[in-house]
Amino acid sequence: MFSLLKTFITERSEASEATLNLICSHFKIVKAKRNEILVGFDEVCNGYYFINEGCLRLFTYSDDGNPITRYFGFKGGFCTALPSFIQQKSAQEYLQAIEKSELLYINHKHFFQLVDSVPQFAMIYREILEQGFINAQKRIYGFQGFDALQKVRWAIEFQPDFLMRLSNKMAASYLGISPSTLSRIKAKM
Amino acid sequence: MFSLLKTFITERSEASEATLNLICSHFKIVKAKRNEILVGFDEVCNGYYFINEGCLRLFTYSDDGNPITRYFGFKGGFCTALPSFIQQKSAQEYLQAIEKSELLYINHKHFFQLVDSVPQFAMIYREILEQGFINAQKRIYGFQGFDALQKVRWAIEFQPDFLMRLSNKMAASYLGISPSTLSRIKAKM
DNA sequence: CAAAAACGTTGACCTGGGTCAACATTTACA
DNA sequence: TGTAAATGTTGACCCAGGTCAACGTTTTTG
Repeated sequence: MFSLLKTFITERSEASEATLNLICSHFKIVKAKRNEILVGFDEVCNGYYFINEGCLRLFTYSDDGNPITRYFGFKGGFCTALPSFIQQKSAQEYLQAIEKSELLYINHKHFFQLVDSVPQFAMIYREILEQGFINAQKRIYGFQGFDALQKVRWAIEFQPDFLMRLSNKMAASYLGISPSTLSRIKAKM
Repeated sequence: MFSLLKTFITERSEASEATLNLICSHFKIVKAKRNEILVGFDEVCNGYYFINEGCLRLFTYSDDGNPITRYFGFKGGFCTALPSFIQQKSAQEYLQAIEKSELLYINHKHFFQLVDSVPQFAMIYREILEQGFINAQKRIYGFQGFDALQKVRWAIEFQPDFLMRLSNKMAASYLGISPSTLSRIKAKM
């Protein structure tokens, strides 16, 4: 039940088995159906999810009604509506399971108790933030500077799974191009 | 010399005067000329800058040679090529003073010594990362979903200074539109 | 397992905003 | 403070990629 989570932690910090168990004791299993919304647009996100199985995404809609995806979370990683979770304000985005998923959930209070009391967990949180920031900056540079073809090449190079694993529609909403354009580009490769 | 920095810290944590002085003792004054490059594209960024006076920007060039700005740092804030600073890899971007500036500089080693030994400073770093992450996510959503006019409106609403304070060219490279388009939009407002 | 709904593919068409160029204006620093 | 360099403005033109629609294919679920 906690083996993937323990792997995640030990890859990023030096935690004893006792510390691992202390951390894991605050998580509980949550099952989600395909397409289930875990956090709605006007809700406050109250927990952090670790993905044992399945796939989550964070998305919203632009003014003209097109979905915009900012993140996909895959098996073995953490995923939440982090701005809402940090600020405890309404999310202004959706957290959704896009497949039948098995998740480990920790609520806001326990999460920050762990951050404040377990140095290894503070380090995990720091690394999540650092990596999240670094990825976001890359995306900002990439998406201003790339045309549609370059975006697809970038996806193939740095996110090998996700063009294979996800629908064209999902991938397009992440890349900031239309599904038609993605389809046309794939046909030419 | 350290008054702005002390304000920044006390607004974000509970630090005694002694702690403030300990933190400040690791910073030294650096002067930068207008347009001076502080970190080059292939350099590793070795320090963090606090802006006492002036203005910094982080930018790179797209394949077709257009500048792309990902961040402006103004008086009273921190600014560095953070991905490079964290990973100690080449920056793949430029950190530049766009005005004659007075900066406070702390090197990588001292910075992380403070993070590891002064809880108030660890909290400052955590808040910088959290806020950086939140801003980046907003930008990702905004820049996928907005047309040129919406981007300008967004800038006026959330970054009131920066359309006034900076050249059109700079602002346009941040908004991901051409200077011509920005000029045309401003003319119609 | 069949009907319906969702998704993918492709052609025709259109437009937001980019590029280029010429000129006006502002800014920088010798 | 004068002049060269940088920036801003505006018109003309163009094209990457969006939209829409029609149709084929795959997926979902009663």
